[in-house]
Amino acid sequence: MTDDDALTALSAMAHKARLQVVRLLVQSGADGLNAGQIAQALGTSPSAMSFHLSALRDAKLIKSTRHARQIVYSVDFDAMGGLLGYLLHDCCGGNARVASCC
Amino acid sequence: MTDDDALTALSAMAHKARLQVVRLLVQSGADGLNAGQIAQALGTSPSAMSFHLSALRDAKLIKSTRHARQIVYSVDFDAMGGLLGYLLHDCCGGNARVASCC
DNA sequence: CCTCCATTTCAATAATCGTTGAAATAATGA
DNA sequence: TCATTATTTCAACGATTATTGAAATGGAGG
Repeated sequence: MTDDDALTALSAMAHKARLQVVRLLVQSGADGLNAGQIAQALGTSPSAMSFHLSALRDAKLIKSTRHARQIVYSVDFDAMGGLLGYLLHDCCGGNARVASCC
Repeated sequence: MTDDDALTALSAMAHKARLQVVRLLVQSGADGLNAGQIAQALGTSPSAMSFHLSALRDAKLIKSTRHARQIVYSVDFDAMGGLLGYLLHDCCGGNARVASCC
């Protein structure tokens, strides 16, 4: 993961609605949820949600697959781990006090 | 750590210069560096750096103490660990694949 | 007290991001 | 093909964030 990748991922996470999306998708695991379900669950308009989902997908934190008419989103757990690993190792030098959170 | 705290911290980290500041301060450990040294090391104007340092301090990721005329900044390692802990546990439900980064 | 140095604050501007609602695309089934 | 549903895209606007340079603050020493 490059610095730019990390910055894109951090920016993507740095928004209330998008953080909620991640939580929701983590809960729903590998099955994921489609765009409409996500928008409804979080009380956001489809259009606004599409914008946020694109941000998270551009950051590679979530992935999408079309299932008939709907587009199903799910968390990329490895990418999420990659971000945490970057923060801990590349950014905080693996500092023991930082690592003690895990 | 509340959701708002996490969002503030993520926003603070989501900027190239501020990520560099964190790296620099992690390297300099408990001693820290003063504002001028940080600005010079990263090739930023004192005024711009002050803006970024304030963002990081408001997010409680770094702390500052005045030493005579200079203001010394250092990383709050516990806060940094708190952010990672939040991301892993509150946001990613402690998912094993996410946690495997640490 | 005056000057110097380090840093912050401020106002103005530029750039980026987020929201809205309407229109476009894509897939399904009658 | 046509109507329907799901989602995205687009343009416009408003809001937030970043940068710049000048002015203000706070502390040290002569």
